[in-house]
Amino acid sequence: MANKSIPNYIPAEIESKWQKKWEDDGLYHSDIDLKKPKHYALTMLPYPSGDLHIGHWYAMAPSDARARYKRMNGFNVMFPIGFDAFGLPAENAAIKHNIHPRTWTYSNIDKMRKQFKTMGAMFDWRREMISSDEKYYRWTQYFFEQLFKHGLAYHKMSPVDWCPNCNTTLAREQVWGDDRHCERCGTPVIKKNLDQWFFRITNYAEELLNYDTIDWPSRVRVLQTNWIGKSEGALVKFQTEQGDELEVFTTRPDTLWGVTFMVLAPEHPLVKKMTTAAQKNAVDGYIAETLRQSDIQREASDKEKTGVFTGGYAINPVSGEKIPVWIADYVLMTYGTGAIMAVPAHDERDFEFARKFLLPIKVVVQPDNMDDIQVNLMDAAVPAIGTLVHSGPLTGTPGDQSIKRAVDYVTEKGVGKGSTNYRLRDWLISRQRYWGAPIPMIHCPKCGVVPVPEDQLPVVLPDDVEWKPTGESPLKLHPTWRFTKCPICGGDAERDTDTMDTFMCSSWYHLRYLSPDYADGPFDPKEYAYWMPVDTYTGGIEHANMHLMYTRFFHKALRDMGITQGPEPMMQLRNQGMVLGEDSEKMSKSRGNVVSPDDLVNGYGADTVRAFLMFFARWDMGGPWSSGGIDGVQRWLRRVWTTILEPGENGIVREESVKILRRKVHQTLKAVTRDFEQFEFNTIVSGLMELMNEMARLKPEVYQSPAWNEAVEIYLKMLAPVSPHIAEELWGLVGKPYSIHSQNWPKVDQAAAHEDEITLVIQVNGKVRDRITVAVDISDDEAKKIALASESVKKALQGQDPRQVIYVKGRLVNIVI
RNA sequence: GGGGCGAUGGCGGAAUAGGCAGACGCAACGGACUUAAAAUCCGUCGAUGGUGACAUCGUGAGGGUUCGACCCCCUCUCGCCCCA
Repeated sequence: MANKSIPNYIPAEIESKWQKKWEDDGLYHSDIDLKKPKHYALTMLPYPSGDLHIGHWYAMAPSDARARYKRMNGFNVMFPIGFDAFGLPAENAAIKHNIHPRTWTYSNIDKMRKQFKTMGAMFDWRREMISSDEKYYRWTQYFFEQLFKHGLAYHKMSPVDWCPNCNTTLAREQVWGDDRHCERCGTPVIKKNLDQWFFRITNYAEELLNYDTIDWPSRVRVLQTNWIGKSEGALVKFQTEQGDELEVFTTRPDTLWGVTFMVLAPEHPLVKKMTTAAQKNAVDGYIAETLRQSDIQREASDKEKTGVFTGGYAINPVSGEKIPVWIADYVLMTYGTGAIMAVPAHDERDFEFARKFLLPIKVVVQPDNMDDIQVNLMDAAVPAIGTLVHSGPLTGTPGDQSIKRAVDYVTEKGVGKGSTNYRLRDWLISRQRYWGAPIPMIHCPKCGVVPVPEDQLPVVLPDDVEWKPTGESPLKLHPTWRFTKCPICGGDAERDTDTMDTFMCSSWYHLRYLSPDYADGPFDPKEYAYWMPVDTYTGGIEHANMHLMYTRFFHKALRDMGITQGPEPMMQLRNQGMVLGEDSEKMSKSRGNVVSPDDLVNGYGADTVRAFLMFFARWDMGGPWSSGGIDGVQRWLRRVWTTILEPGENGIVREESVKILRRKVHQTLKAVTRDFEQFEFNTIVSGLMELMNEMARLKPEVYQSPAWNEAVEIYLKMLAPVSPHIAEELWGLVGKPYSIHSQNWPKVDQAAAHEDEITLVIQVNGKVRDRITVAVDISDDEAKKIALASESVKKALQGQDPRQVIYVKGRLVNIVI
C-alpha cells in the first residue's frame, strides 16, 4: 500500500547516503581504546581477481553483521580488509592480455574496493593492506630472513612437483586430484629436481596437533590432524649384503621376525648399488615406468601390485636372516625412509605382494581371540595385534606389550630406536615466477648463501621484466637485476631469482592490519598488545591444510623468536559454505550460472542482499542460490518500512495485546542474541520476520502504547547488523539520534519474555491425543490429573488402567498403558 | 580402502538438553482491492481416507535402546569433501 504520507523505500538512495556519511564521520574507525574490551574480527584475505563474486559477499556480509553485533555489545571492534595481491593469476592474465601484472592487479583492487564499499560493511579502510606493496613485502622478506637466521628456512636440491604449463613448482597442497593436476590450470604435474627453499614446518608437527587453546571446528582439526599424519613406531637398521645401512620406518616393530623381504621405493638411492647385472634391465625399466605415475596411483590399494627383484639381499638385524630386496611403486620416497620391511602375514599390501610374486609368508603374531593361523590357509593378512610367536627371544610376549618390548629390544641391540613419523612435509616456498615477493637471498661463490642485510630491504621487484613463462624465473632473465655484490665479501654475487609462495604473504597479514604503515617493524607492538590475538576468524574450509596450517606454524615460529606471543594466532574459527548456482552446481562462467552481486545490489539494494545471504541457508553449509527467495526478503524489508513508518489507525490500546507484543519482542531478542553468538544467521532473519508479522498484526491495538515504541527501537537495533542502511534510515525517521550503529544492544526483559501459559501435550503411548492450555507452573500431580480427565484420553484408554504416567515439566504428559 | 560431513513437504530450510515434526521464506492455489495488471493485504498448503470433527502413515532404507527417537546405537544406500 503506497501511503502518500510516508517516504518511499528507495534502497539505492539511502544506502549511498549512509555509506558516505559513515565514511565521512569515520564511524567505523577502530583505534586502541583501553577502556573497552577489544574484538578482532577477521575474514580471510581476498584475492583481487577483478570482480567481487557472490562468494565474497557470502563470506563477508554475515561476518560483518556479527562484527557489528559485537560492536553494539560494547566491544571495540576491528574488522579490517585488504588484498592478497601477489600470485599466478595476475601473471596469467598478463600473458594473455599483454598487460603488466602490476597494472592488472592494482586496477582490479580499485574496482573491488568500490564493490566492497557497496556492501555497507564496517571495514576500517585506513587499515587496508596490499601484499604486493613494497611497504608490505619488505616485511615478508624480513620474516623470511628471520626464519633463515633461526634455522627454519633452508634450501636443497629436491624433486618437486612442477607444472609444465604454469612453469613453476607447486606445494604439495596445490597438486590436486587423482591425476595430480595443477590447482590453477589443471595440467598434470611432473617431478623436477631443483634447488628450492623450504620452511621447517615439520619442526612444529607435534605442536600443530594440539588444539586445546582454540575454538576451531572439529572438521578443520580432523583435516589438519590427518594431514600431519602422525604415526608411532620404530626406525630399524637393516644391512645390505654390501654392508650399506638400509633403514626402514615401521609402525609394527613387533613383526620384525616376520620380515620375509624388503621393498624400496624405485627412487631409493641404494637401488642402483644393490641391483645385480642380471636384474638391471628389469629394474631400469620399472623405474622409468614408475616415474610417470602419481603417488596416489602408486599407493592405490585396489591396484594390482607390481614390483621387480633387484637381485640384492639384506640381513634382518634381529634374526640374521638373508632376505631379498625388491623395488615397488607402492613404496614412496617421500614417506618415512623410502624403504619398508615387508611382513606379508600381518600387512595387507605386503600380503598381496607376496602372493603375487610367490614370496614366503611367516606368521609371528597370534591374536588371542583367533584360531592358530595356518600359513597355507591364509587368504588375507592378519594385521591385528597379538601374542608374538616364532619371534626369537620375544616369543610369547603378549599383544599389549609387544610393540614396546620390540622397540626396547632393537634399542638395546643398537639396531633401531622408537620413532615417530609424520606425513607432513616441509613447506616448499620457492616459485619460479615473477609476480611475488623476491626471496631476499644472495648466492655468493665464496660466502655461500647470504641474506640481504636488513637495512637494504625490500629487495624490490623490478617492473621491467619479460614475464612470459619460460621455465626459468623471469627475474633470472632480467639484464641487470640479479647481479649484485656479496654483503659479506663485496665480491660479485647473484640474487636468488625465485619469488615466494603467496601463502607466505597471507601467513602474517593479520599482523600488518595492526599498523599497515608502520615503518619500524612488521607491526606496532602497542597495537599488537591491544588487538591480538584474532578473536573471530571466518573463511572457507578449503584452506584447512594450507593457509590455516601455515599461519599457525608462522605464529608459533615467530613466537619462538620472541616476535609474537601466545600459543595461537586465531582463537575462534568459523567456516562458511559455498553459494552454488541455481542449478546446484558450482558457479562458473562456462556453466552460465554465475550470480553477480553488483546486479543484485542494483536491483534490490545491499540490505536485501545481505539479509538474503544470511537467510537462505545455514551459513556453514551454503547451498544453491534462489532468485525467488530474495524477493521474499525484499518484501520483508518493505513491510518493516511501512509497518514502522505508517501512522496507526486508531487509539485503542488492548492490554492483552501489549503483553503479547512485549513477550514476542523479548523472546525474539533472546533468540537473536543467541543466534548471533553461534553464527546461526538464518534463524536471526527468520526470527525478525516472525516478529514483524506479529508487530504488523498487533499494531492497531498497541500503537498508542509505549510498548510499540519499545518494539520499534529493539527491532531496529536487531536489524542494524543485518541490514545497516535501512535500520539507520528508519532510526532517524522515528526520531532517534544518529547513529543506530553506536547504540548498545538491547537487554532482554526476562519477565516480559516469560510465558505464563503453555500448551500441555497429552500423549497415550507416545501418540498425541490432546493439547490443553495450562498455567506454566502447573504441578506434577495436577498436570497428570488434567491429562487423565481429557475426553480424548479416555477414548484412547478404552477403560484400561494406565501403567505409568510421565510428566515432562512444561512440555507433556505421556500415559503408558 | 580409511576418515569426515550430510539426506526433513513441490523447493530452501526450522525444531536450543531425547518430548507438539515441518517455524520462517519461496513456489502453488483461493479470495479482497483494481476497468485490468502489477504491487499490497487476507487465507489454504506433508501424504492417504473422510463433507467433517477426525483417523492412519510420515524426517534416505532396515533394525535396536527408550514411556517417548529427525535427535542416541548398529547395519545398509546415496551425495559431497578429505586422505590413501
